[in-house]
Amino acid sequence: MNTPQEMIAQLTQTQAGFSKSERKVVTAILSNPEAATRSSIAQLARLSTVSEPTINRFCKKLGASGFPDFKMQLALSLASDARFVNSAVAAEDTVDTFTPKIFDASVNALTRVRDTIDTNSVQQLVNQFLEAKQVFFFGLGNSGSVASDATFKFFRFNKPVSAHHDPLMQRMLAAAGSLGDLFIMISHTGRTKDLLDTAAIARDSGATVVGLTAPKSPLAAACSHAITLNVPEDTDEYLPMTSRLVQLTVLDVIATGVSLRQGQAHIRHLAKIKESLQATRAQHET
Amino acid sequence: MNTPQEMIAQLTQTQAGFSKSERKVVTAILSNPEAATRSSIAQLARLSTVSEPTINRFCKKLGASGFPDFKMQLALSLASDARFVNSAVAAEDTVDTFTPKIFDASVNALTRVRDTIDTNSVQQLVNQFLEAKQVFFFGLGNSGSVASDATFKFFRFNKPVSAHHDPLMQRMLAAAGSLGDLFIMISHTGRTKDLLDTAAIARDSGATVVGLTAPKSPLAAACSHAITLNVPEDTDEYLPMTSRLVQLTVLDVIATGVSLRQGQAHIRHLAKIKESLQATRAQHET
DNA sequence: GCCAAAACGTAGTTAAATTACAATTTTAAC
DNA sequence: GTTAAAATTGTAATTTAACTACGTTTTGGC
Repeated sequence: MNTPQEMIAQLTQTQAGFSKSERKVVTAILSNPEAATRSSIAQLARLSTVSEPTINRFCKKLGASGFPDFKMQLALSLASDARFVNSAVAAEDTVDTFTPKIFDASVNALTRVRDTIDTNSVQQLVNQFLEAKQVFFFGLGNSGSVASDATFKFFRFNKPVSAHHDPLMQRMLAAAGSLGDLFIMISHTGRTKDLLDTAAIARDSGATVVGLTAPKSPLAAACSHAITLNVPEDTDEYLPMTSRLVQLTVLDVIATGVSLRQGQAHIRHLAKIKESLQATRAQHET
Repeated sequence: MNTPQEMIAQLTQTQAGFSKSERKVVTAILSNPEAATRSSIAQLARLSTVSEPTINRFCKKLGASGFPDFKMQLALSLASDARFVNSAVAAEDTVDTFTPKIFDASVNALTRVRDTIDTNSVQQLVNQFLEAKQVFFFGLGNSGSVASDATFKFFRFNKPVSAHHDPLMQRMLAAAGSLGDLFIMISHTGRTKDLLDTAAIARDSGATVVGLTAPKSPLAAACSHAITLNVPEDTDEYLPMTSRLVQLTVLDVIATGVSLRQGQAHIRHLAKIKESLQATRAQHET
């Protein structure tokens, strides 16, 4: 129930370990997995030119209790992958067709990272945040907005936090850093030169530098430690989309981690902040 | 395939239209829907104290081709709802448990809006953007970062765009507005007084004012037209999370719509912008 | 080329689902 | 309140699907 059975993955990925007729079955299923979930064992047997028991044995081999169970698991795994497939926006798209595609691309990116993120890194950053005397969020371009957003979240923890978009300002702050300072560097590509320089300078000055960036990127290497984000390629080649959503969500996760560690007293603090906004609101609905 | 059959919704929502024994079936299924997907028609009949054909008829009534198909659809609809349920972060949560919860909350918000957003409003905003001489993105607090992010996206369309976080600045710009100016107001609650005032001022000055906000909110009413976002309650009471992700994604949708309308020539323009970033990048992986 | 082990298929069995039809209940008209 | 028509439900038979046991074929090692 909690571990989603990736039946379709077993079919596409595992090339080894299958016998001749089992491969025939795999081919038949993959030719139209959707249809496979609706066909009987006899139909599938005919389509694969194998016998029914072969299908049945195949199902059990893959961890299902039998053919119906296999169909079920296949359907479930297709459902979760379904929208994954053709979410690239095409020139022929209309509002009604490209709108869900964009949303789905975002959803895919989030689920992907959800399933691949290293929670140890997350925990580590939570600890580092709690230990830090002062926290800086650095980002350039799109990631700059993410950095700003982060301050709106993290200022709530009674700790000096700030975001900076100017490379020169970043560089100076990095040089002025010292033990107890935490620099959080946000970059989708992890290859922005300015940020790489800044990261090196900050580390030299004795501060802790954490990257929110791509795996195996120069930035990830330049940091004390990194939370690497396995974001799928942006579907639209020219307009960056999903990466910043993922970054924001990861920052939410960090904030939640910090919040949980602060305990009950802190909740009251948050409540006070929330109340302070009441005065800015119009009272009634129209 | 494209329309997800919400079997479970039919069971929970439709109270009318069911006969006595059909209600018994509903109750039996809802007592443990998970188990229902794995049981045979005989088992379910015994559990519901009705006959097997009653179950079968019930399935067909709900649009399934028979009992197995019904089980399938039920399982699929459960799968999509599964993570929806208990994604509230609790004090006992550890990194490993609350991390997926946060991601799931974001995913839920996005899918919810994907399924409820009014694409006509989207289309309308796309048109308004294309017609506008000048575009302003206004937001306060968290929505301010969203506004900033928007400029990083929309400046690419060769049109003057800017974001503003300062209420006074917003007010002045609104007053200075004229026909051909487009103001996009971003606010989760749609009740921020400053923004409401600004919206009224901008409309008085003849500009078009579009809200990205909650349905039936004062802001939605104050605007020329609004894209209303049906965002689920933030799971964490004190840290705003999902709303801005949704806002960002909607802006992505708008940008995509604009991009598609600009056609081929514009793609080259985008490519040029992308190339301009090359020089800021470190060349090789580490 | 022979033997053992694995892979596969045939045929029979069991179980599940569906259909046809009869019994019951409900509804509404008088 | 009675009755007939319509609907709901159940019983029993039928059909279909899935599984098992066992025999045959294929494969690989010697």
